[in-house]
Amino acid sequence: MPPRPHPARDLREACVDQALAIIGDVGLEALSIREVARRLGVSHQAPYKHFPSSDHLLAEVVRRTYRQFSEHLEARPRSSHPGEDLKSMGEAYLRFAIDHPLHYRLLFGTPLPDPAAHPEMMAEARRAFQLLHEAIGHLKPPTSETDRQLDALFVWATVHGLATILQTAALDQIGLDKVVLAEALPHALHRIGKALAP
Amino acid sequence: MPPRPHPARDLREACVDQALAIIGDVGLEALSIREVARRLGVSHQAPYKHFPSSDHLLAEVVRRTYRQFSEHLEARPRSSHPGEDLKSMGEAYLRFAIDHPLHYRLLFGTPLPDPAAHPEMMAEARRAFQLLHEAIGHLKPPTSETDRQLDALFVWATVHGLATILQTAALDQIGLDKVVLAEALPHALHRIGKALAP
DNA sequence: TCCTTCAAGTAGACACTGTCAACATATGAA
DNA sequence: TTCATATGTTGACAGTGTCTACTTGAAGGA
Repeated sequence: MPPRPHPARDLREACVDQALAIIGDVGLEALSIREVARRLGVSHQAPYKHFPSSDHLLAEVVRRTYRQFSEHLEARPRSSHPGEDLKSMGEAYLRFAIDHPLHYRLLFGTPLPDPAAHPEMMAEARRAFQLLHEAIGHLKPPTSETDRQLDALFVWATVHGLATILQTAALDQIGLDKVVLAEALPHALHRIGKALAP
Repeated sequence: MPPRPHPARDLREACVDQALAIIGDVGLEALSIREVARRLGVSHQAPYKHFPSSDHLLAEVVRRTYRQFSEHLEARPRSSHPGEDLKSMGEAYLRFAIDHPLHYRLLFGTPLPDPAAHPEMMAEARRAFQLLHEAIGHLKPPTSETDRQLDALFVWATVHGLATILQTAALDQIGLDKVVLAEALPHALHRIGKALAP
């Protein structure tokens, strides 16, 4: 009788897993509560017993994706040299964006559910930014907290902007050399290094 | 008899105008062909005589928005000093993002129609990038075309990333000081200046 | 002048979506 | 045992994009 110790929890988990699978396979556009239910062989209303609305399902999916993202950044090759460590992080950031384009777009390229209504989702986002913040903290000589935040924002913006731009299919049409695309991140990291130098 | 010299053209234009109005008012989520038709007092199929699919309507809206964006950039205060001019452009870029958040998100924050299927849309996007490219060209001492493209990409990524991040409602929750938010662009532009210095 | 042709708009249908309401069932506590 | 609550099912409704079939009106050639 107890193959399902927590059947309810199970369905909730299964919904999130299926949603992630759909997004990874086909993209966010194809995600719908009914499709999730269909794949799980339950009625189209069953997921509503665990998520008040489709936004709540999406928020949970986003939360987990942020967590995966943070874990990916934390698993980067570490370096005791702060400058090298920051580069390593930039590379890990962009690698995630390239290896999981659909998941990355989920985080940064689509309208998210209202953040105020889903604080748990934002807690995970904050954690990712915290990682960058720390790496910057090691890099710079002791300075004001404001300055550190400003530099963290600067670095984040550059890497994130690059990831977004490189992912826009638009890019093929914009007429950039292949060399440029390949060199974009190293070059940007080099520029960042120069910008942050004492 | 001729109050409508080109009635067909009129409906097409009216559709695009209404779509832009809807996006500016309520946001992209509320945009639908049927809603456009409803506002115009025509049948739900009338727009299909001018746009093969809803993606084609969206692509046309995006194209116009790119054009507005380019025109906004071109109308920036010019400076004969290349460094100042680039800063002016960065400010104009961010100002557009702040003043027209919904339109900016349309360009850079939502899944666009397939670019390959809508080349006219991408032509306008290319034009916007071209403006930045030129500004960078004036800034740097004559160097390789590849280097110039790399730097253009670097600057674009930083400003675009900043615009995207600052717009994410997420930001309130991430715990940045207000001072940081206000100073983010000037600081980033300052860092860019340092990064690009000879 | 008449006839044809075609562009523009209308009307109805279909499958899909999110979500509400009503019902069924099972599990666990009193 | 009984009863409440959680979980799941079924059916409905309005909204969406898009297909097909129909009407209408204007232009152009015979």
